[in-house]
Amino acid sequence: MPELPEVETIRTALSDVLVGQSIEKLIFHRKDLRDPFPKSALRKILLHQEILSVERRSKYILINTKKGQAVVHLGMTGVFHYHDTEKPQVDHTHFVLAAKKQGQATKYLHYIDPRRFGRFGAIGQGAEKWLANLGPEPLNSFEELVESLFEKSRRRKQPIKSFIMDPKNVVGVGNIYAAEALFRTKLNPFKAAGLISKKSYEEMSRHIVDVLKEAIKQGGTTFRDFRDINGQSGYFRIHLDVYGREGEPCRRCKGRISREMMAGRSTFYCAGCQK
DNA sequence: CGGGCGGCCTGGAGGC
DNA sequence: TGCCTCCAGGCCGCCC
Repeated sequence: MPELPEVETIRTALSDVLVGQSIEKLIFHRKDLRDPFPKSALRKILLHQEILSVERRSKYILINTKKGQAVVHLGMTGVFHYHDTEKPQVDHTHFVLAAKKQGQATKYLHYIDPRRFGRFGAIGQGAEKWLANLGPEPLNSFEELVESLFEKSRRRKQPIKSFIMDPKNVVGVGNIYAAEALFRTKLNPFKAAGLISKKSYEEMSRHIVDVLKEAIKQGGTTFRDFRDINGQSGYFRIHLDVYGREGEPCRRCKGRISREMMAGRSTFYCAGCQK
C-alpha cells in the first residue's frame, strides 16, 4: 500500500494525536503480523510513557518515548483508524493503542491490516534490523541522493525502475512513484541503471523529490486501501500520469500508456516518450 | 554478488 | 449464484 507520501501522511496524523499523550492500554488481537509482536518490550516502551515524537525512516514509523522506540510498518494494506471505542470495528483489527491526555477522554488507534504484511516491533528486539542498510532519504540532502544513486548504479544491469525501488539505493520510492518519476524524466523503466548519465540521475532525483513532495501535499495516493487515520482518501491519484493508466492517452505525446511486468510488478510507462 | 522470482496473506474485480 | 484466475502502494529468502 503505502510509499513515502502515504507513510508521511500517517506519521503526521499520528504525531498530532499522540505527542504529549501516553498509551494507557495496548491490546493485541493476535500474536503476530509478519513477525511475532515483542509484546513485553512494546509494553515497556509505550505503556504510561509520554510520547515524545513520531518519526519516519524509509516506510517505517518510529514512536519514541524515553524508554525506547516502537516501530510500525504498514505493509501493503495496513491502516490506522482513530476511534472513541477500543472494540474492533472491522475484521483484521490486530492491535489497539488507547491514548490519553490528562483530563481528556481516551481515544483509540486501531491497526487494521487484512494481508498482514505489516510489522510492529521494537528497536533492540529485532526491529533495528529492519532499519539497517537503508539508502538515503530522498527529502534530505539532494546532493547526497544524486551522488549515492550515481555511484551505486555503476556497472549495474538492473532496470532503473527496480533500482530506485530498492531501499538500499533510495528509500520510500515504490511502484507508483517510481513509475511517475521515470515518466517525468522521460526515462524508459527497463533501461539499465549503469548506462544512465550523471546528468540524468540529477534530473531523475529532482523528479523523485518533486513527485513525493506533491503527493504529500495531496495526502498521498489512494488506489484501494490507503486512508488517513480519520478515513479520508489521498488525492494525488488524479495527478498520476502513468500508474494505473494502461491504454489511456499519454498526457505528453500521442502514445498510449503501456503496462508490462518487471520483477513481478506492473510497470506503467509511455513507450512513445520514455526512451 | 546481482537480480529475478515465489511466497507471505486476503479480498476485489472480471471472465465464464 | 458460484468458481476460477489475476491482481494489489512491500519485503525477504532462495536460487541461478
